[in-house]
Amino acid sequence: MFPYIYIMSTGSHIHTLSEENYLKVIYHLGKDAKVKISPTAIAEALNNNPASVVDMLKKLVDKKLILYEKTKGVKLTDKGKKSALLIIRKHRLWEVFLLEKLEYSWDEVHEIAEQLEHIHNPQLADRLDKFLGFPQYDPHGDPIPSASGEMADIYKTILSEVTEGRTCQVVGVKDTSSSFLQYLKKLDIGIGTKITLIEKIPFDNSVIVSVKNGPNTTVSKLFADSLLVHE
Amino acid sequence: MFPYIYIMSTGSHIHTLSEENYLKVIYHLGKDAKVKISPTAIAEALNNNPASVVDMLKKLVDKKLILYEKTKGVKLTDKGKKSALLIIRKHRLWEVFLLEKLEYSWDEVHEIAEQLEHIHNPQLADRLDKFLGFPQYDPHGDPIPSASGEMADIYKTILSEVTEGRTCQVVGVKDTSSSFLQYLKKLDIGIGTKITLIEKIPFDNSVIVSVKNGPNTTVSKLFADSLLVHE
DNA sequence: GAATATTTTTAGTCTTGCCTAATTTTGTGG
DNA sequence: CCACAAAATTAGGCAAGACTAAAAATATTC
Repeated sequence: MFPYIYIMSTGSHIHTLSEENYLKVIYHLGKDAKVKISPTAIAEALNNNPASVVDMLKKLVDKKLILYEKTKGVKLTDKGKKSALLIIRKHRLWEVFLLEKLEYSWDEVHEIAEQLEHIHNPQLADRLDKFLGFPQYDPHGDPIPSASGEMADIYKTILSEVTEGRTCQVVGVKDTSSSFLQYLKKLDIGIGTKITLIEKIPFDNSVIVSVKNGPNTTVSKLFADSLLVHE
Repeated sequence: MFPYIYIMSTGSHIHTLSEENYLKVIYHLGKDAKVKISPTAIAEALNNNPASVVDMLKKLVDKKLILYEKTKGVKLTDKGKKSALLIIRKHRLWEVFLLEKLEYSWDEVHEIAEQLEHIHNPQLADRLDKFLGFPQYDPHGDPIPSASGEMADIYKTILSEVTEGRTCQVVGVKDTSSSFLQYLKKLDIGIGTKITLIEKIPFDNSVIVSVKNGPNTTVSKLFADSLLVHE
């Protein structure tokens, strides 16, 4: 753990807001598949124009944040990847902060975190991380990259996919409607809650579960499809 | 207190980062004195060019955030003042957050708060305020504007100016050297700490005080000059 | 109140990051 | 491999917000 301050500092050069958004999008496009990352794909993700993207790709190549070959598409350099992961780290940590400390709801945090992720300070992410108790996942169940830029390759699934008899941990929700969130509150389910899948009922695909090793409860398929967990 | 949500919403139109910085600077220049706020003064405060300022003043006039007459200088409209105060409110609340929750030191918080003050979300300031326990002052001893845009007109002074026999409350520091901050820690003095001024020694202007009604301690004039308090 | 100094304003540029339209390159199907 | 479709690129522009240099307006001083 101790070398991370040095590692962070190499990756903490300041980029413009726009550059940061490109890096983030390129990172996300890159892990999704081994599909070529093209200017068009980036333009779609950023809701802008391929011509604008080509402009920016040149800048990012100059700054050695990406590699770009027409035939192979875009690829982050180590430097670019580090920057992208730091932004994602900050985004997810701020989401946890907004949810847990400021009592925002799961569907409100993303938009604010989109702004907060661009705050620059060498120690900010690590201090926030510590303050929040080193959370592993954000409210959407996505893993938070470590200070050194490692990200758990979590096998995230939905409750209805869990094997009978196994215990899983809630990492997020797919549905952020207030009716769902209220139901969760009623069942005393939050992030990190341990749920054991007792039995699946073939008739209507409802699921019998035990929350926090408590008494058995039956929930609907819709419910079990909306809860993100990992085993 | 209850009407503040309505009041806030009228003032929460989104301005550009640059506009927000102009509003803030104009506000600060305006309360300092009844001196005319000129393009030159604003340019100095923003470290930019009077010509640039004139450009921006036109925009701010168009948006009804300021009034501007060559002879009388710049003045914030009610709308502009409300926006400025919300920015200052956010700035000071974030400073408290950074100091108290993320354990930044008193001299580090300003720069980060300069970025955080521009995060836009209708409920953010109020939620942060609540989370922090409705602090009255930021770490520099400046009052935090209320949700409705009221700002206490605090009579801030230094410890050495306090009358003998009176009790005051620490609101900030003038010196942020680590030696001073460490000394404060040793004396168990932080923001909000109550200090009673027992006696002033004419010989060297040192001061006998009681911290939190504890035993008397003597501190130097330098120390008493560096501690911001209000009575 | 004229002369001078200062301040304000105008005019014209620059950079960033976006746009549209046109062109070139690449890829695909027959 | 030719024709056509799709994607990438170039060229030329625009808006925001800064700049410099020069002109106009205002203040100050004798």
